[in-house]
Amino acid sequence: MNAAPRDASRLDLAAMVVPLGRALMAAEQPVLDDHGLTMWAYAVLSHLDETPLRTQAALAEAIHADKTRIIAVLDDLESRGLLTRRPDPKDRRVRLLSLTSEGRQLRDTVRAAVQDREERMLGQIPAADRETFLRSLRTLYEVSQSRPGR
Amino acid sequence: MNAAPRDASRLDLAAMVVPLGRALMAAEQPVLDDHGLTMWAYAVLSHLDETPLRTQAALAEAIHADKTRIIAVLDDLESRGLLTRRPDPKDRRVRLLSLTSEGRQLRDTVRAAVQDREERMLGQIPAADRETFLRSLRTLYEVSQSRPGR
DNA sequence: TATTGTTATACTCTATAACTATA
DNA sequence: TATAGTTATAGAGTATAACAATA
Repeated sequence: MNAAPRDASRLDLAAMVVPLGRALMAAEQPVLDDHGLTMWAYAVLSHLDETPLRTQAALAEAIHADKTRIIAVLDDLESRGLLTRRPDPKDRRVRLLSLTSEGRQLRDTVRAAVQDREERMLGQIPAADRETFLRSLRTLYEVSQSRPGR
Repeated sequence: MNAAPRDASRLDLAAMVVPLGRALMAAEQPVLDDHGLTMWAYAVLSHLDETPLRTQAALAEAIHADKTRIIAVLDDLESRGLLTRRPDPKDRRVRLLSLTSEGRQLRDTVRAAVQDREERMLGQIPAADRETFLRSLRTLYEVSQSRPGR
């Protein structure tokens, strides 16, 4: 009943992916530290720019965070002039979030540094395999996010 | 000085790998629950069989856990007859760890179930890409573990 | 004195529940 | 009453430090 032959001795995917994720975060940390950003703050900066979101709850969900957890992050980013948070005139319960130009600039700087480090790591796998790897990873990521708990 | 061209809009590796790891763990959880195992307990069972280790500290390091954290895990597995823990006659500070046949059997059962689920997830990427993906993932995993904090 | 395993403690991260202000 | 955002509290998970046994 097993569709595909299994290599009984290979490591579980999770046993490779989870530690790799930890290592990637650790590699990013010095870059984030240099700019006084936490991982969550960087996630906010990254995500806000891609898709302008209208509610904090939607932002929290998008970066897989609890809505209560990003509030201190937003407070900090706002006080540093990296984003603005103003009540929506149409529904004053809602806070409209948008990056300032300083916020966008910082995001670009940090992202470039982060991805430079990643490129160095990706350099460990043959150039011919890189594209396939990234495409597959993206597919698995999207599948895993679209079907939570599968 | 940038070796490879960067796609400025692609997600950071960490932003894909970390959530994917979370999703993989979540997917394993029901399997582990069925057998009364925590993730750490499964990690212990998996790793003990591959390379017989002589000290608990070495086991802890191998599965990226704190040495104090696996003690309760070992207590539980021992009380359930899945592994034995006896003092090394040559150095009675050291506890020799070995799986019982029941432990090995449980490990095999759970690993098969876990990897079945993983195969279903891997089925989402084209068959021609799978081998390359797994090979690349393994390479990155090994590099990331051999150079902690890079 | 150094090391293995253990226990006790403190700390960080995360989730839950309660509160406010708007609707 | 219901919802967005916020605050306060409690819980889980993790790391740090102190301890006993052995070398």
